[in-house]
Amino acid sequence: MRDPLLRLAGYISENGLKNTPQRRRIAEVFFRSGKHLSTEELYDMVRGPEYGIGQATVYRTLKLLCRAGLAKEHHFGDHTARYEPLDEAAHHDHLICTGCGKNVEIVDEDIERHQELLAARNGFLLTSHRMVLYGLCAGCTAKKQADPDALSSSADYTLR
Amino acid sequence: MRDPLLRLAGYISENGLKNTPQRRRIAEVFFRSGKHLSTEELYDMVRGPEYGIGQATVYRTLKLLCRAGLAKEHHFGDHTARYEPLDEAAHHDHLICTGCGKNVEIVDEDIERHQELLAARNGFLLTSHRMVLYGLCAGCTAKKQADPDALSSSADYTLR
DNA sequence: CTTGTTGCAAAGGATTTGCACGGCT
DNA sequence: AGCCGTGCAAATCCTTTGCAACAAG
Repeated sequence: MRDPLLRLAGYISENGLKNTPQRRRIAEVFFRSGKHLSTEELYDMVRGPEYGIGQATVYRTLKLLCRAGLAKEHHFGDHTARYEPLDEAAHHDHLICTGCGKNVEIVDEDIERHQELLAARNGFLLTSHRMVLYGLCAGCTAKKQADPDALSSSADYTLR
Repeated sequence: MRDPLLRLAGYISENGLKNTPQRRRIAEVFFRSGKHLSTEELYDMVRGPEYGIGQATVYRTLKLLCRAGLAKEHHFGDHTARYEPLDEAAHHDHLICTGCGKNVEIVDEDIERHQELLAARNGFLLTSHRMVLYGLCAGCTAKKQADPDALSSSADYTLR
Protein backbone atom coordinates (compact mmCIF):
# COMPACT_ATOMS: atom_id res chain seq x y z
CA MET A 1 0.00 0.00 0.00
CA ARG A 2 2.14 2.82 -1.30
CA ASP A 3 -0.42 5.61 -1.54
CA PRO A 4 -0.17 7.84 1.54
CA LEU A 5 -3.82 8.78 1.25
CA LEU A 6 -4.80 5.17 1.62
CA ARG A 7 -2.41 4.73 4.47
CA LEU A 8 -4.00 7.70 6.15
CA ALA A 9 -7.45 6.26 5.66
CA GLY A 10 -6.17 3.06 7.21
CA TYR A 11 -4.73 4.85 10.21
CA ILE A 12 -7.95 6.77 10.66
CA SER A 13 -10.26 3.80 10.68
CA GLU A 14 -7.92 1.67 12.74
CA ASN A 15 -7.98 4.30 15.44
CA GLY A 16 -11.65 5.08 15.51
CA LEU A 17 -11.09 8.50 13.99
CA LYS A 18 -13.06 10.11 11.25
CA ASN A 19 -12.35 10.58 7.62
CA THR A 20 -13.51 14.11 6.98
CA PRO A 21 -13.37 16.08 3.75
CA GLN A 22 -10.96 18.57 5.39
CA ARG A 23 -8.49 15.87 6.27
CA ARG A 24 -8.72 14.41 2.82
CA ARG A 25 -8.22 17.76 1.17
CA ILE A 26 -5.27 18.74 3.37
CA ALA A 27 -3.54 15.40 2.99
CA GLU A 28 -4.10 15.39 -0.75
CA VAL A 29 -2.55 18.81 -1.24
CA PHE A 30 0.23 18.05 1.20
CA PHE A 31 1.31 14.82 -0.42
CA ARG A 32 0.97 16.05 -3.97
CA SER A 33 2.81 19.32 -3.65
CA GLY A 34 6.35 20.23 -2.72
CA LYS A 35 8.21 19.37 0.36
CA HIS A 36 9.02 21.28 3.52
CA LEU A 37 5.84 23.30 3.67
CA SER A 38 5.05 25.50 6.62
CA THR A 39 1.60 25.33 8.14
CA GLU A 40 0.83 28.71 6.73
CA GLU A 41 1.91 27.82 3.21
CA LEU A 42 -0.18 24.69 3.31
CA TYR A 43 -3.08 26.63 4.73
CA ASP A 44 -2.95 29.00 1.77
CA MET A 45 -2.78 26.17 -0.72
CA VAL A 46 -5.55 24.22 0.87
CA ARG A 47 -8.16 26.86 1.20
CA GLY A 48 -10.02 27.95 -1.87
CA PRO A 49 -13.37 29.41 -2.85
CA GLU A 50 -15.02 26.02 -2.39
CA TYR A 51 -13.17 25.02 0.76
CA GLY A 52 -13.59 26.75 4.06
CA ILE A 53 -10.80 25.25 6.11
CA GLY A 54 -9.53 26.81 9.31
CA GLN A 55 -5.91 27.25 10.31
CA ALA A 56 -6.47 25.14 13.37
CA THR A 57 -7.55 22.22 11.25
CA VAL A 58 -4.40 22.45 9.21
CA TYR A 59 -2.32 22.40 12.36
CA ARG A 60 -4.31 19.53 13.76
CA THR A 61 -4.15 17.51 10.58
CA LEU A 62 -0.42 17.97 10.18
CA LYS A 63 0.08 16.68 13.68
CA LEU A 64 -2.19 13.80 12.86
CA LEU A 65 -0.07 12.93 9.85
CA CYS A 66 3.00 12.94 12.05
CA ARG A 67 1.34 10.62 14.53
CA ALA A 68 0.38 8.37 11.66
CA GLY A 69 3.99 8.27 10.57
CA LEU A 70 3.21 9.93 7.27
CA ALA A 71 4.89 13.26 7.86
CA LYS A 72 7.84 14.64 9.73
CA GLU A 73 8.21 17.97 11.43
CA HIS A 74 11.35 20.03 10.93
CA HIS A 75 12.75 23.26 12.31
CA PHE A 76 15.35 24.45 9.90
CA GLY A 77 16.05 27.94 11.09
CA ASP A 78 13.42 30.17 9.63
CA HIS A 79 10.91 30.76 12.33
CA THR A 80 8.23 28.19 11.61
CA ALA A 81 7.81 24.48 11.68
CA ARG A 82 7.98 22.78 8.31
CA TYR A 83 6.56 19.43 7.38
CA GLU A 84 7.61 16.93 4.82
CA PRO A 85 5.88 13.83 3.52
CA LEU A 86 7.45 10.70 4.89
CA ASP A 87 7.88 7.97 2.34
CA GLU A 88 8.88 5.45 4.99
CA ALA A 89 12.14 3.77 4.13
CA ALA A 90 13.13 6.89 2.24
CA HIS A 91 15.06 8.60 4.96
CA HIS A 92 17.23 11.54 4.07
CA ASP A 93 19.00 14.52 5.57
CA HIS A 94 19.16 18.14 4.48
CA LEU A 95 21.65 20.48 2.93
CA ILE A 96 20.51 24.08 3.09
CA CYS A 97 21.91 27.14 1.38
CA THR A 98 21.91 30.01 3.82
CA GLY A 99 22.09 32.43 0.91
CA CYS A 100 19.03 31.49 -1.11
CA GLY A 101 17.29 28.93 1.04
CA LYS A 102 17.74 26.07 -1.41
CA ASN A 103 17.09 22.81 0.36
CA VAL A 104 18.70 19.67 -1.01
CA GLU A 105 17.88 16.23 0.31
CA ILE A 106 20.84 14.00 0.81
CA VAL A 107 21.69 10.55 2.09
CA ASP A 108 24.92 8.85 2.87
CA GLU A 109 25.10 5.26 3.92
CA ASP A 110 28.45 5.71 5.58
CA ILE A 111 27.19 8.47 7.80
CA GLU A 112 24.12 6.52 8.75
CA ARG A 113 26.29 3.59 9.70
CA HIS A 114 28.55 5.78 11.79
CA GLN A 115 25.59 7.24 13.59
CA GLU A 116 24.41 3.81 14.66
CA LEU A 117 27.90 3.10 15.83
CA LEU A 118 28.24 6.27 17.80
CA ALA A 119 24.95 5.70 19.53
CA ALA A 120 25.80 2.11 20.37
CA ARG A 121 29.17 3.15 21.70
CA ASN A 122 27.27 5.29 24.23
CA GLY A 123 24.85 2.56 25.15
CA PHE A 124 22.03 4.12 23.18
CA LEU A 125 19.43 2.44 21.05
CA LEU A 126 19.10 4.81 18.12
CA THR A 127 15.54 5.53 17.13
CA SER A 128 15.92 8.50 14.83
CA HIS A 129 18.11 11.41 14.04
CA ARG A 130 18.33 14.58 12.13
CA MET A 131 21.24 16.13 10.39
CA VAL A 132 21.22 19.47 8.64
CA LEU A 133 24.20 20.88 6.80
CA TYR A 134 24.33 24.63 6.28
CA GLY A 135 26.44 26.23 3.60
CA LEU A 136 26.49 28.25 0.42
CA CYS A 137 25.44 26.71 -2.86
CA ALA A 138 27.56 27.18 -5.97
CA GLY A 139 25.42 30.03 -7.20
CA CYS A 140 25.50 31.96 -3.96
CA THR A 141 29.22 31.43 -3.58
CA ALA A 142 29.75 33.05 -6.96
CA LYS A 143 27.33 35.83 -6.14
CA LYS A 144 29.15 36.48 -2.93
CA GLN A 145 32.48 36.85 -4.66
CA ALA A 146 30.99 39.52 -6.87
CA ASP A 147 29.44 41.42 -4.00
CA PRO A 148 30.11 40.21 -0.47
CA ASP A 149 27.06 41.91 1.04
CA ALA A 150 24.58 40.82 -1.58
CA LEU A 151 23.17 37.82 0.26
CA SER A 152 22.15 38.78 3.74
CA SER A 153 18.61 39.78 2.85
CA SER A 154 17.04 36.58 1.57
CA ALA A 155 16.45 33.84 4.08
CA ASP A 156 17.88 34.77 7.46
CA TYR A 157 18.88 31.39 8.76
CA THR A 158 19.66 31.82 12.41
CA LEU A 159 21.04 28.31 12.31
CA ARG A 160 18.83 26.85 14.92
CA MET B 1 42.91 33.88 25.81
CA ARG B 2 40.85 30.93 26.94
CA ASP B 3 38.50 32.55 29.40
CA PRO B 4 35.17 33.24 27.73
CA LEU B 5 34.54 36.19 30.03
CA LEU B 6 37.64 37.88 28.77
CA ARG B 7 36.75 37.05 25.22
CA LEU B 8 33.37 38.63 25.80
CA ALA B 9 34.97 41.75 27.22
CA GLY B 10 37.15 41.86 24.13
CA TYR B 11 34.21 41.52 21.78
CA ILE B 12 32.37 44.22 23.68
CA SER B 13 35.10 46.82 23.57
CA GLU B 14 36.05 46.02 20.00
CA ASN B 15 32.51 46.74 18.93
CA GLY B 16 31.84 49.89 20.88
CA LEU B 17 29.41 48.11 23.18
CA LYS B 18 29.19 48.39 26.92
CA ASN B 19 30.35 46.14 29.66
CA THR B 20 27.46 46.23 32.09
CA PRO B 21 27.08 44.36 35.37
CA GLN B 22 24.08 42.48 33.95
CA ARG B 23 26.08 41.18 31.04
CA ARG B 24 28.89 40.16 33.30
CA ARG B 25 26.57 38.39 35.67
CA ILE B 26 24.66 36.56 32.95
CA ALA B 27 27.80 35.48 31.14
CA GLU B 28 29.43 34.35 34.34
CA VAL B 29 26.53 32.14 35.34
CA PHE B 30 26.09 30.89 31.81
CA PHE B 31 29.67 29.82 31.33
CA ARG B 32 30.11 28.37 34.76
CA SER B 33 26.99 26.29 34.91
CA GLY B 34 25.70 23.41 32.86
CA LYS B 35 25.11 23.24 29.23
CA HIS B 36 22.00 23.54 27.13
CA LEU B 37 20.18 26.03 29.26
CA SER B 38 16.94 27.58 28.18
CA THR B 39 16.50 31.31 28.54
CA GLU B 40 14.08 30.75 31.33
CA GLU B 41 16.39 28.45 33.26
CA LEU B 42 19.20 30.92 32.93
CA TYR B 43 16.91 33.74 33.94
CA ASP B 44 16.04 31.90 37.13
CA MET B 45 19.68 31.20 37.93
CA VAL B 46 20.80 34.72 37.21
CA ARG B 47 18.34 36.66 39.22
CA GLY B 48 18.73 36.78 42.93
CA PRO B 49 17.92 39.04 45.84
CA GLU B 50 20.78 41.34 44.93
CA TYR B 51 20.31 41.25 41.18
CA GLY B 52 17.33 42.70 39.43
CA ILE B 53 17.74 41.40 35.93
CA GLY B 54 14.90 41.37 33.42
CA GLN B 55 14.02 38.53 31.08
CA ALA B 56 14.60 40.72 28.10
CA THR B 57 18.17 41.30 29.14
CA VAL B 58 18.76 37.59 29.36
CA TYR B 59 17.38 37.12 25.87
CA ARG B 60 19.42 40.01 24.57
CA THR B 61 22.61 38.88 26.22
CA LEU B 62 22.29 35.33 24.96
CA LYS B 63 21.92 36.63 21.46
CA LEU B 64 24.93 38.82 22.03
CA LEU B 65 26.96 35.81 23.10
CA CYS B 66 25.92 34.05 19.92
CA ARG B 67 26.98 37.01 17.82
CA ALA B 68 30.29 37.05 19.66
CA GLY B 69 30.75 33.40 18.80
CA LEU B 70 30.70 32.37 22.43
CA ALA B 71 27.39 30.55 22.47
CA LYS B 72 25.28 28.52 20.12
CA GLU B 73 21.53 28.30 19.93
CA HIS B 74 19.83 24.92 19.65
CA HIS B 75 16.32 23.66 19.19
CA PHE B 76 16.24 20.11 20.35
CA GLY B 77 12.58 19.28 20.54
CA ASP B 78 11.27 20.59 23.77
CA HIS B 79 9.59 23.85 23.05
CA THR B 80 12.24 26.43 23.79
CA ALA B 81 15.57 27.52 22.48
CA ARG B 82 18.56 26.25 24.39
CA TYR B 83 22.01 27.73 24.47
CA GLU B 84 25.35 26.15 25.04
CA PRO B 85 28.76 27.71 25.65
CA LEU B 86 30.95 27.51 22.60
CA ASP B 87 34.50 26.57 23.31
CA GLU B 88 35.61 27.40 19.80
CA ALA B 89 37.36 24.53 18.11
CA ALA B 90 35.40 22.19 20.33
CA HIS B 91 32.62 21.34 17.97
CA HIS B 92 30.35 18.47 18.85
CA ASP B 93 26.99 16.95 18.07
CA HIS B 94 24.29 15.63 20.34
CA LEU B 95 22.85 12.32 21.38
CA ILE B 96 19.60 12.70 23.26
CA CYS B 97 17.63 10.14 25.22
CA THR B 98 13.96 10.60 24.48
CA GLY B 99 13.14 8.79 27.69
CA CYS B 100 14.93 10.83 30.31
CA GLY B 101 16.27 13.79 28.36
CA LYS B 102 19.91 12.92 28.91
CA ASN B 103 22.02 14.87 26.46
CA VAL B 104 25.41 13.48 25.51
CA GLU B 105 27.89 15.43 23.45
CA ILE B 106 29.61 13.46 20.76
CA VAL B 107 32.07 13.92 17.94
CA ASP B 108 33.18 11.72 15.15
CA GLU B 109 35.89 12.74 12.76
CA ASP B 110 34.71 10.33 10.11
CA ILE B 111 31.26 11.80 10.08
CA GLU B 112 32.61 15.34 9.94
CA ARG B 113 34.72 14.39 6.97
CA HIS B 114 31.80 12.78 5.20
CA GLN B 115 29.71 15.87 5.73
CA GLU B 116 32.28 18.04 3.99
CA LEU B 117 32.36 15.54 1.18
CA LEU B 118 28.62 15.42 0.81
CA ALA B 119 28.39 19.18 0.70
CA ALA B 120 31.17 19.50 -1.82
CA ARG B 121 29.58 16.82 -3.97
CA ASN B 122 26.55 19.11 -4.22
CA GLY B 123 28.56 22.20 -5.00
CA PHE B 124 28.14 23.59 -1.50
CA LEU B 125 30.65 25.35 0.66
CA LEU B 126 29.91 23.97 4.10
CA THR B 127 29.75 26.61 6.83
CA SER B 128 28.18 24.72 9.69
CA HIS B 129 25.92 21.85 10.51
CA ARG B 130 23.99 20.26 13.24
CA MET B 131 23.35 16.65 13.92
CA VAL B 132 21.18 15.28 16.68
CA LEU B 133 20.70 11.59 17.32
CA TYR B 134 17.60 10.52 19.23
CA GLY B 135 17.35 7.23 21.02
CA LEU B 136 17.01 5.48 24.34
CA CYS B 137 19.89 5.33 26.77
CA ALA B 138 20.84 2.08 28.46
CA GLY B 139 18.90 2.91 31.59
CA CYS B 140 15.71 3.82 29.78
CA THR B 141 15.96 0.78 27.55
CA ALA B 142 16.02 -1.41 30.63
CA LYS B 143 13.25 0.53 32.26
CA LYS B 144 11.16 0.15 29.15
CA GLN B 145 11.54 -3.60 29.11
CA ALA B 146 10.22 -3.73 32.64
CA ASP B 147 7.25 -1.50 31.91
CA PRO B 148 6.70 -0.42 28.31
CA ASP B 149 4.56 2.61 29.21
CA ALA B 150 6.77 3.94 31.96
CA LEU B 151 8.62 6.53 29.94
CA SER B 152 6.20 8.71 28.06
CA SER B 153 5.80 11.30 30.79
CA SER B 154 9.25 12.76 31.20
CA ALA B 155 10.56 14.89 28.39
CA ASP B 156 8.13 14.87 25.47
CA TYR B 157 10.52 15.16 22.61
CA THR B 158 8.47 15.92 19.57
CA LEU B 159 11.60 15.35 17.58
CA ARG B 160 11.76 18.64 15.89
C1' DC C 1 28.08 64.34 27.05
C1' DT C 2 26.89 60.72 23.85
C1' DT C 3 25.23 56.47 22.96
C1' DG C 4 24.37 51.84 24.27
C1' DT C 5 21.70 49.29 27.85
C1' DT C 6 18.11 48.11 31.00
C1' DG C 7 13.34 46.92 32.79
C1' DC C 8 9.02 46.95 32.22
C1' DA C 9 5.12 46.17 29.82
C1' DA C 10 3.07 45.93 25.53
C1' DA C 11 3.41 43.83 21.00
C1' DG C 12 4.26 39.95 18.01
C1' DG C 13 4.22 35.49 15.82
C1' DA C 14 3.39 30.71 15.96
C1' DT C 15 0.67 27.24 17.87
C1' DT C 16 -3.01 25.53 21.01
C1' DT C 17 -7.40 25.25 23.02
C1' DG C 18 -12.55 25.94 24.63
C1' DC C 19 -16.78 25.70 22.96
C1' DA C 20 -21.00 25.15 20.35
C1' DC C 21 -22.28 23.23 16.08
C1' DG C 22 -22.11 19.84 12.34
C1' DG C 23 -21.01 15.50 10.27
C1' DC C 24 -18.91 10.61 10.37
C1' DT C 25 -19.78 5.80 11.76
C1' DA D 1 -27.52 8.45 18.65
C1' DG D 2 -22.95 9.14 20.01
C1' DC D 3 -18.80 11.08 19.54
C1' DC D 4 -15.15 12.95 16.86
C1' DG D 5 -13.85 17.00 14.10
C1' DT D 6 -14.45 21.74 12.67
C1' DG D 7 -14.19 26.90 12.84
C1' DC D 8 -13.78 30.65 15.20
C1' DA D 9 -11.80 33.42 18.46
C1' DA D 10 -9.61 33.69 22.63
C1' DA D 11 -5.77 32.01 25.05
C1' DT D 12 -0.82 30.52 25.52
C1' DC D 13 3.90 30.29 25.01
C1' DC D 14 8.15 32.10 23.67
C1' DT D 15 10.48 35.97 21.98
C1' DT D 16 10.97 40.75 20.46
C1' DT D 17 10.37 45.74 20.82
C1' DG D 18 9.18 50.69 22.27
C1' DC D 19 10.23 53.76 25.53
C1' DA D 20 11.91 56.52 29.40
C1' DA D 21 15.34 56.29 32.79
C1' DC D 22 20.20 55.09 33.48
C1' DA D 23 24.95 54.23 33.16
C1' DA D 24 29.36 53.09 30.67
C1' DG D 25 32.94 55.02 27.86
